[in-house]
Amino acid sequence: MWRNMSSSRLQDRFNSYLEEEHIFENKRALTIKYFPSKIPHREEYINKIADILAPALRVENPSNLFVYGKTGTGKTLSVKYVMENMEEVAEKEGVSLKCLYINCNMRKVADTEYRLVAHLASQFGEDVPSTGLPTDEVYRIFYDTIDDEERVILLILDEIDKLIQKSGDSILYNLTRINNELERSELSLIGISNNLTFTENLDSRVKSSLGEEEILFPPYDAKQLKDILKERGKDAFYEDALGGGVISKCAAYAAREHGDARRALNLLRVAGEIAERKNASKVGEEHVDMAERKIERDKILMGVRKQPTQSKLVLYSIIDLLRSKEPSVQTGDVYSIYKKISNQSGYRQLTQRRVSDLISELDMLGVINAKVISKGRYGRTREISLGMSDPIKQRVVNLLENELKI
DNA sequence: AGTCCACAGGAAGGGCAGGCGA
DNA sequence: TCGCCTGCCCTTCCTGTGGACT
Repeated sequence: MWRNMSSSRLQDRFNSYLEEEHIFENKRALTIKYFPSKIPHREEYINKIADILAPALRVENPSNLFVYGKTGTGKTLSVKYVMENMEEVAEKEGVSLKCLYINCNMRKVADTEYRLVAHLASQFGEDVPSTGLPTDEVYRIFYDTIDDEERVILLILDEIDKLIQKSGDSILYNLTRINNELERSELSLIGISNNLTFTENLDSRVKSSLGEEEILFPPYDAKQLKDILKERGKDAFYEDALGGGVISKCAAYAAREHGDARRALNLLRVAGEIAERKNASKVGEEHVDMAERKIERDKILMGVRKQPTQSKLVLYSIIDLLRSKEPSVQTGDVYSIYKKISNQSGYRQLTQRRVSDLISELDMLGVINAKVISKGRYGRTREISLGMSDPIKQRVVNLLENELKI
C-alpha cells in the first residue's frame, strides 16, 4: 500500500518534471561524447593533420604524427574529425583504409604491451586469449592479421603518455618499426598527449620516429572559447534559454585557467542544470557563479576522498593546526601535530621525510598552498596555507573526520 | 665573512602486493 | 601454482640552501 502511494507521488513528480518548461534541448551537446558539426578556430590544425595523413588515401604510408597540447584544446576532436572524413572518402573511392582509435587511459585495454596488442588484433577479428601467450606470439598474430590484405591502418593512441607510463616505451619502439615486418599493408601512428614534455624521456629512436610530424595545439583565448560555447549552446539549449553575459562569463572563467574548452562546456552545462533545478526561466550569470563554486567544491572533495589514509591524516593535521595558527603553518609544526593525532587514533606514524612528500602532493592537488621560504637564522621550511574557502573547508573536515574515524 | 638553523629534496634500497608467464 | 618482475610506499642517509644572526 505505502509502496503504491509513494510511487504514485514519485510519478507525479516525474510527470511535472517532464511538463516543465525546459532549458536544455540537447544536454549531450555539452559533453565530450558529442561530435559537433563545426570545430571553430581549429581549421588550420585540421588542414595540417589532413595534409599529413592524406597519402593514406592513395594507399601510401603517411608519416607518423604526434599531436600535443593541454587538455581541452581540441586535439582529440580534430584528429577524430579528420579520421571520420577520411573514412568517408576512402569508402566512396573504394580505398582500403582502417582507422583505429584507442584511449590508452582505459583500463584492461592498454595496461600492458600484451593487452594493447591483443586488443589491436581483436579489432581485426582475431581472438587472442587475454593472457598466456608470449608477447612475441601476440605480435606475430597481429602482424599476420593486418597483413592479409593491402591496406593502410591509422592507429590513434590518445593519452599516449599514459601508455608509456604503464607499460614502457618498448611497445612504441615495436609499433614504429612495424612496417619492416609487413609486406602488403602499412601502419601509421598518431599519438596524442596532454603532457608537453613526455617525449623527453623516450628512447631517441622512438622519439624521432613518432615525431616525424608534430603539431602543437595552443590553448583557446577567451574570445575563441566564446565562439565555441555559442556554437554548442545553439545545439544544447532552447532558444532564449541563455541570459545575456552567460557565455562570456563561462569563457572568462575557463580562459583564466588555461583556455580549456572542456572546462568551459562543463561550466555551461552545470550552470544550466542549476538553473533547471531552481525552476528558472533562463540561465543567468548567477547560475554560472554557482556552477563555478560547485565544480570547485566537487573537485576538492573528490580529490581529498581519493587520497590514501596517511595523506588524509596530514591534511587533517594541517587544518587542525591552522585553527590556532592562522594564516599559515610550517612543516615542523604540522609533523608534531600529525604525530600526536596518528598516535591518538592508532595510525602508523610515517617519518618527516615521507610527510614532507605528502605535503608536496597535497600542494600539487591544489588542496593546500605550500611555498618554500627561508627564515634565515631559523632555517628553511614550507609555509603552508589552505587552498579552499571556509564552507568547503568545513565539508572537507567532516569528510576527513568521518573517514578517519577521528 | 662565516655560522647555523630547519628543513627541502635526491639517492639508494627494503618490504610488500599484484600481475605476468611458464 | 609458483617463481619472477615491477611498481609503489616508505625509510635511512645524505647534501644543499637562503638568509638572519654573530
